[in-house]
Amino acid sequence: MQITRASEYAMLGLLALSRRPAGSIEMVDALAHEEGVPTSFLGKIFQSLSRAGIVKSARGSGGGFSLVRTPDEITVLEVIEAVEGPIALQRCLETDSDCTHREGCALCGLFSEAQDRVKEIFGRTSVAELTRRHTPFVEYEERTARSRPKHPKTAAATKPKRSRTLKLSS
Amino acid sequence: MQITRASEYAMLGLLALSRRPAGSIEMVDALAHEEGVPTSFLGKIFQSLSRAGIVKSARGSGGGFSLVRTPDEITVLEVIEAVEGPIALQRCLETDSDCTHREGCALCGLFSEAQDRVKEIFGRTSVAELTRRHTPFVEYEERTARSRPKHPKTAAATKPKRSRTLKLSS
DNA sequence: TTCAACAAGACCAATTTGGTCCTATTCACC
DNA sequence: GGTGAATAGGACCAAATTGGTCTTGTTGAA
Ligand code: FES
Ligand code: FES
Repeated sequence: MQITRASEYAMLGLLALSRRPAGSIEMVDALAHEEGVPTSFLGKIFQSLSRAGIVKSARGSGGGFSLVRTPDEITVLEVIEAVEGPIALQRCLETDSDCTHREGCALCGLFSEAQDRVKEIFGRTSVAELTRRHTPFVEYEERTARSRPKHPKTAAATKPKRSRTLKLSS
Repeated sequence: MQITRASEYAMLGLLALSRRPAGSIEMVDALAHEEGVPTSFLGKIFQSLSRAGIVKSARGSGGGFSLVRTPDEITVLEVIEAVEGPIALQRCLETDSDCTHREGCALCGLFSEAQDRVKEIFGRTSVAELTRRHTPFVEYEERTARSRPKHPKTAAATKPKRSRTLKLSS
């Protein structure tokens, strides 16, 4: 009964991408570090988003991902469903449900009510809306770095901080 | 992102138990067959319900389970939480959340909204209310038995139909 | 033409789910 | 009161899902 980590990362990645100028292409690695998410996992997740027509991928050197639509045209619901498949709060609510006793069962009615509410909430919020309220993970890291006595879990994520366009010596 | 089968079976078992006269004791096997659910799995699930104080167990010959409260005092929410633990639509909403970037994150706000709605729906429906709308699985079986050309999946569940009080020859 | 950057996806370990089956306890009956 | 059948309790297990990593193949730039 949980939204998977993949969906969470997908949203964070899109949030990062939405902060860029519209239509700009960005590589997965930068997005991942910006939100403190494992790079290659985010790469795999973005493949799903690409297949769902939410982002567009460009291969080869200088490649990366870019948004197909504007952030306010992307809903949280479709991001989650792109990653996890159609939302079904219970097996009887799946599209190809094989539940044996649909007729007199009172449970599916209740589950379906809850599911509708969830889908309604996720359906009416856009990526753009969340971008407004969201501060990237990396900023939080910087702000708390000095006051924090080396938190072991977040310490590892701090170092790599590279940008794709500028290339330093050696 | 699904309510587990255990919760579903727990509800079905309680629904069956609610159809009995108040306070009566019934064995798991009867409840299980009545709702078409694997017997020993339901047994394990009812242990959780027992620990949560929703049902009371009696061991030994003539034993079984009985409701502690009346069906209208049992909410669907507490049944689900008794079986699966506290509902958390996402890891950051768990009681001992270790999410690193709570502060500026916009996602948890949205997830928490959805979670509240779900808990509200499950919190305001009682077992009694569902019992009214629910017809047991076994009735559906009997009604459709003749018109159905031996459905392999449900065929096995039809036979055992024993009652605990009456004992036949041999 | 070569090389490095990149997406794509095969692969894998750990956890969770969905059960089964054996064991310990209790009661009913003799 | 002893004995055994009936019952809950809980250890155990297989399969699916999750949460990733690593290799491979493609592409553009130098
Ligand atoms: S039909 Fe499956 S839970 Fe209602
Ligand atoms: S803090 Fe974890 S999703 Fe918001």
